[in-house]
Amino acid sequence: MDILTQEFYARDTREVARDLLGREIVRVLADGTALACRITETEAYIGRLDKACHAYGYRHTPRTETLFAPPGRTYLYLIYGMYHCLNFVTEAEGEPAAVLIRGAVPIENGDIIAKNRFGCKEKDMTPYQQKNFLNGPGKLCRGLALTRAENGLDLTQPGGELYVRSGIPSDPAAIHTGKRIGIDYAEEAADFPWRFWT
DNA sequence: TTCAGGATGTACT
DNA sequence: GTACATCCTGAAC
Repeated sequence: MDILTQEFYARDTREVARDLLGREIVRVLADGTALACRITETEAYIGRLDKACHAYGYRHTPRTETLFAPPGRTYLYLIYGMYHCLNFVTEAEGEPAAVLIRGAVPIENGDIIAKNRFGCKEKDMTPYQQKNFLNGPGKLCRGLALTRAENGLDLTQPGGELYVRSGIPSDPAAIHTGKRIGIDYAEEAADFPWRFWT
């Protein structure tokens, strides 16, 4: 299965966000075990013009440095003191932009993902847990064991600890579009229809 | 089924 | 000191 290349990420962030739906995140643990899930929900953040982006107006801070990195890197940060958010850096190096991965469904080693999330096997999850498995950025990172330690990783490196397979891109006709979540403070940017899901 | 509130720590003002 | 690209719990309905 092909790994998405740097060219895939080096496009308009909204285009990348749409194109990531249906693709497969592969998380390789230290012991070699590969966890995998299919992307179902994304959001675009573009520092050039987006008040909701941490690097709005090309603002450099220690946290946002990786947003300026070459496309195809991870941007992982801690939010609300206890959760992490996984993003993929997009556009040209020096353009701070990224796609937030908001949701996914497990496709490989679901038992280990379930253990990370709930401390049980996938088949022992309650219906409520099944419905709330990886349907949020913090939940996804918990399930895939991703933290700030994985910030700045190169996603295009074969044999790396994190990469994205081509998978089966979602049918454009099946993609929903809407406002992004949790950015009410961002004034006009709060209404940008930059959230995509299937 | 929905909703309010709290957890928790880092970045930035 | 304040805000934050969130999630879980428990209570009310």
